[in-house]
This record gives sequence, structure tokens and C-alpha cells, in this order.
Amino acid sequence: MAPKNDGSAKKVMNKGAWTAEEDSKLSQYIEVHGAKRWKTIAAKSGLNRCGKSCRLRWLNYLRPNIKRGNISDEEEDLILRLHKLLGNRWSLIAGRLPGRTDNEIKNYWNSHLSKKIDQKGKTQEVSTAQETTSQLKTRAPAPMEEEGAKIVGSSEPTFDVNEFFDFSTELEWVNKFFELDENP
DNA sequence: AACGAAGTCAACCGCTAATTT
DNA sequence: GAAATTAGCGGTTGACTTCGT
Repeated sequence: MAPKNDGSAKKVMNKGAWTAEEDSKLSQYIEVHGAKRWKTIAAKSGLNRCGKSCRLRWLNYLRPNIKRGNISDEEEDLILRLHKLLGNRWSLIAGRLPGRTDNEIKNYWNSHLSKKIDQKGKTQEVSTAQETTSQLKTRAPAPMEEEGAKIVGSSEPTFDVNEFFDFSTELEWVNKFFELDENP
């Protein structure tokens, strides 16, 4: 496609950390026009940012009811359970944690929980080293195993999620989870 | 106190899915 | 139905902070 005018005048977008002024501009624009058509928002709000960047900033920091930091034990437990079910489906997991964002959960997982599980896996690896593989095979398969296990398996340390959670007691909880999805 | 290593987290990138024209 | 545009996702990066020596 030929440039409409001098191509050398291509605008260079801002990158990196957002300033308070930029936040304010974005918030004000969205308050008036709503959070849709991010390219337009980026162009008309007076921000020298791309639409993607605006969307991310809004979703992760500026939108109302965002919780930041201090992930509670309950939330942590929920993240662990959901991750076991869904793998790295951060947006789905975030959807079950009001006020939390996919990015925050992803970061929390990568910096806190993955290590926790890694440690747990290692200690259990030692204690269950004698357990025969045949015992493991007789366990009930995890729901979502087909999809979830693939995803988890690609990035997880090598430990058996069946060891980490007792799926027999999880089934009820899992069913509730999917009921929620069907009836929003 | 100074320095390097490790940890944390905000933001970007590349890609796919969904929607619009 | 095809092409273009937009939205959304997950992985990765890099700047900053904290910790250990």
C-alpha cells in the first residue's frame, strides 16, 4: 500500500511505563466513550500509544474494582486448583478471581506458585519414589485431562498432578466450576 | 558500602479467534 | 464467502528492587 503522504513521517509510539498523566487521559476518554475500539481510543485520547498498549493498561490497572497485590490464601488455593484444571489458561483463571487480572495471576504463578509446586513435587518425588507406576495408573483420570494435561505438561516441572491434588475429592468442585461456565 | 545474582512485575510481541465490512 | 480489522490470549522481555556476599 502506498503511503498517503511522506512515509518518513511515520509516528513513533511511546513505549514503556505509563505516566500518571497518560493514565488520567486514558481513564477520562474511556469514561466518556467506553472501552471499545482501542485503536480509536489510542488515536483520539491524545495518547501516543498503540491500541494494544491502551487496552492492556486499562484492563490491568485502570479499570474499576481492580485488586492489586496481597493474594490471599483462598485466592492462592483457587489459582492452584484452576491451574491444575485448565493449565496456563490465565484469562479463564482470572475470570474466577474477581478483581484479578490474567497478567497478575500469570506473574504470581511464575514467581511464586510454580516454585512452590516445584518444591512440593521434589519432596513428593522422594517420598513416592518407591510407589509403583501401576498404582498411579489406577487413579481416576483428571477431568480436562486431554486438554489441560497437555498444556500443563509442556511447561510444568515433572511431577504428577494427581499427587498434588486428590481428584476423587475434586470432582464435585470441578462440576460446580463448569456449571458456572454454562450459567453465567 | 559496593556489587552481582536472583526475584518480581509491568509492558510488549506474536499469534489466533472473533467480528465487521 | 473473503478480506480486513479488532480483540484477546499466552509467552517473553527488560527495568527495577531485594537479597546475599
